[in-house]
Amino acid sequence: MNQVKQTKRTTIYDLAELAGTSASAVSAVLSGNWKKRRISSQLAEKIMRIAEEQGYALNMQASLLRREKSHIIGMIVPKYDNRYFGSIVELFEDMARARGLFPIITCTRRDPQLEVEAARTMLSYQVECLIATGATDPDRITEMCAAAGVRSLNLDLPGALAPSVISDNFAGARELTRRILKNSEQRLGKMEPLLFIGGRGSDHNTAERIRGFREAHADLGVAVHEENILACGYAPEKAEKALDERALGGNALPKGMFVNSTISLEGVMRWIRRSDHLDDRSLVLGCFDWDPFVTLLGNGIEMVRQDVPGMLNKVFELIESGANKPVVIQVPPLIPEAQEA
Amino acid sequence: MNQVKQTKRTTIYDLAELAGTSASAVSAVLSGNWKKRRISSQLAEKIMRIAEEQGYALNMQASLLRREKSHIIGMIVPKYDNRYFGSIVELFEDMARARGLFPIITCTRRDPQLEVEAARTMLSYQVECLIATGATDPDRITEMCAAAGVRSLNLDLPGALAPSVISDNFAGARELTRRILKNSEQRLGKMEPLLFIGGRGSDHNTAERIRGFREAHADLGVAVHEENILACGYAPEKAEKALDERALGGNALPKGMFVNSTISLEGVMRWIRRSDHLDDRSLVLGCFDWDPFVTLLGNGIEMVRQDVPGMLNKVFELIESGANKPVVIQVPPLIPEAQEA
DNA sequence: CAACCTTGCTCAATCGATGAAGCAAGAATT
DNA sequence: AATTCTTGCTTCATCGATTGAGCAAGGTTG
Repeated sequence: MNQVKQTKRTTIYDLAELAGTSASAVSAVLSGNWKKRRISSQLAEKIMRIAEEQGYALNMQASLLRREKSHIIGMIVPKYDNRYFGSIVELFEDMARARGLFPIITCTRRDPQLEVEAARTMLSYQVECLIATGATDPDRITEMCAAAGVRSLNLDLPGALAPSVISDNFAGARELTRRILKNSEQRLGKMEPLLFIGGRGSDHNTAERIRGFREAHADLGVAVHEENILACGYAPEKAEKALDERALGGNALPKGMFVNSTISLEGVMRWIRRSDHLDDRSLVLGCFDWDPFVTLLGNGIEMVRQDVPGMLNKVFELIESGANKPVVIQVPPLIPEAQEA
Repeated sequence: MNQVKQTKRTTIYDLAELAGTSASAVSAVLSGNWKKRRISSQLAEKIMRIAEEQGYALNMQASLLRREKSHIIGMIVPKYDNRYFGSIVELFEDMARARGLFPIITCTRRDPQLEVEAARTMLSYQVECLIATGATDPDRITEMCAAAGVRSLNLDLPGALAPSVISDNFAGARELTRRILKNSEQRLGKMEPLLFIGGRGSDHNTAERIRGFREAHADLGVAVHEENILACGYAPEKAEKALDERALGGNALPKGMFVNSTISLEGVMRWIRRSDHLDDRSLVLGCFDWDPFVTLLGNGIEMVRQDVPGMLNKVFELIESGANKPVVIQVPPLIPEAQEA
């Protein structure tokens, strides 16, 4: 009926007794350096067989306590609700494992308090390196890590105290804006200033994208008014609300929009649907981030796809080089050809 | 005396020396049970002040080695590339933390080998409980956990050896199919058998959904031919390829499709675009899974949204109740009203 | 045949935190 | 005055794996 409750887990001492040898020999065999420890292959095989039979699993806590390196690498990430962060996390895990590291990831929901707690917890787990992805206060995290003698890196959003790998937001936004303006000219016959919507005015990426947005307008000789910049936050509801408010403002909404993330695009699309513009071919959109279904939305929405493999390659290069200086490495994003539906 | 050596991390022994007391007192104070250990509040305050000054961080490995409970809860998850798994992971982390547990999540890419390795690693980290989400071989994982005396649960896909929390795939698929057939009747004037595409014929969810798919056809008196069931796998390319092959088969493709995941829907939509059916209003689609942009795709695609909070509530109920019997708990999915574009 | 390797192992200290047991000094009770 | 109780600490074993040091047995060399 009832399962026999296994009170204690198998340890190397149990295996040693079963094999009629010492814990030391078992450890040497199971950690793979039995040749260096001059254990005979007979004994090694016997130990490995018994370990297998007993379903032995290493106690990492004990192992890590003794060793000097934990081989644990931590990452904090704001959300899992879009393709950008999803692919960062998936590829990060993969690349970490390929390098013999154990990745620990935690989601901090863009909450500064949670970020700090998560960082503290990761330090307790003896991470060797902590990647702060899209952190609201990356420098705080770098300071905490530094105090514990742990390396840290920033990804997606830069910090002033540790190396940062980010997209080239300025160039990406400039090109995206240029494309939206061109599309707008093609569809409406003339170029009109676009609306910038989404993101936080206080974050570096949004600021740089706004700079690129302005620059592209200037390049093409189009003036942008200040009220066309709505850095209203990332959540879909915020974009929706910002558009509502802007629409109430009196003067007509621009026909073209630069949307600062797929998450904000969700809100924008909801607003568009509500206001019966969904099939309005004169609406010209672009989005700084990529999602497979957006391609299929049929409005010929331009997208910028951030180069996640490129960014993570840089991250691991930095880790392996041991660099600690607060450089900012900008990785050019990819801008696929938008396909007209 | 003061911190100059950044090579070693501060331990309770360092703090003890600085405070002129014992490591034991430091441990008692910092672990919060100094009242039970009868430490004076004067000494407690002093120790806490010094710990703060030194930026002390607990060594979790040492702490966990000594304690009997790790408070670590593990989850393996197949992918991060869709909203369903994304929200599972995000909410799981949240609920785990709310219960004082430390969540560790790892992505196994639907790879049985990786699943086993991930499970072994999690056991090494002394997880108290392991949630196998959408595992290809859940029973293998349950066996590994049982051998280590660790609890395990299945989520999304059921196993025979541990409690499982899954969607009511049969009922969800039946209702989804019914809706697609009704839409099909409305748009085409008649009901024709649908195409089922995506998923693995070998997995329980796909099998149950196919059963619901057939049942709904039977309910409405529509016959489905075997060749209308294409359980071609989850990847977008597989769905795309399966449609290509099916289209080459000679007889015309059905106008209505039941797509078994958003990931498969990506492939289906790509195929539709390629074959110039994108604006074909006679195409009637439904998808077992939810994505915000799919709502906006404009084909009036019906969706089933799996009840992630409901499922995770059940998961934590099971954990807290200590149940170990291999029951299967089916959580009804939500079927929002599809909005016609 | 003594000195010296080599092989194949074991012993014991160690990592840092924890907590049961114990101890010294003062307070309270008999 | 002798005993017991209380307070506020310290001591030490422990968790499981790792690893430098060491040891015994057999082989090789001078």
